[in-house]
Amino acid sequence: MKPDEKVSKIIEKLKGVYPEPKLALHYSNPFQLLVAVILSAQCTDERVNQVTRELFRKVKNPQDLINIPLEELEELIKPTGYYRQKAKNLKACCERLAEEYGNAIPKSIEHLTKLPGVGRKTAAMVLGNAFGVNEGIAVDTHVKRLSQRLGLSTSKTPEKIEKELMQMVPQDLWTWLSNAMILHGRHICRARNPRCSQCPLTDYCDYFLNK
DNA sequence: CTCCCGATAT
DNA sequence: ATATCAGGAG
Repeated sequence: MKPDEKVSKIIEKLKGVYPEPKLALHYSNPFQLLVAVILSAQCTDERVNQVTRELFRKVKNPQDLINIPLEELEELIKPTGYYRQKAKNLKACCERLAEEYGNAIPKSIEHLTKLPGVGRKTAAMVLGNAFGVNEGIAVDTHVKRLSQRLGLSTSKTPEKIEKELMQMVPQDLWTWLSNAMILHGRHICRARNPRCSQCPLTDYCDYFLNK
């Protein structure tokens, strides 16, 4: 099967299962989404939600977060791991949002990735889900694993995988694809014990076909 | 490439 | 008990 034919089939199948995939993260505005995604680095979304449930009662905008003492912030986010780094990044990030963006969230990957603690994955995810802007594809561990198992990419770095996916997939589907692949990776194409028997993509999956 | 960290699956 | 999960910065 030709590569673009394969991509079309995969998209078609995923659309059947995940017509409107949304993030598992809880948030009520773009700022909270940014905070939640920063906290989600190397951490499950469920755990982030446990933490933000408390955190977002106190923090609704960058200024709120700046006003929380560093030690208190560290304690609040501790269960998400890397809590010292994340607390420091979050503080610095909010100071920049306050100083340079009038407490708003910038709407481009360019600007977002310059914020402390924000890489391509976080930027693409915030942009796509808070503003509906398809400027990149959030390649997290799930998107990476699915891309490799399906044989959509042979690259190892998220940056290269993102570029390859961006070539293959229509731009208006970038955010949708990322969200769908993340859901599929969590529930079906899991890192350990993937549920191939429940997967609609096995006909197009190198991993399944070669095992 | 290494460091940053807690929680859960095995 | 220990391997595995899960991104960004220096």
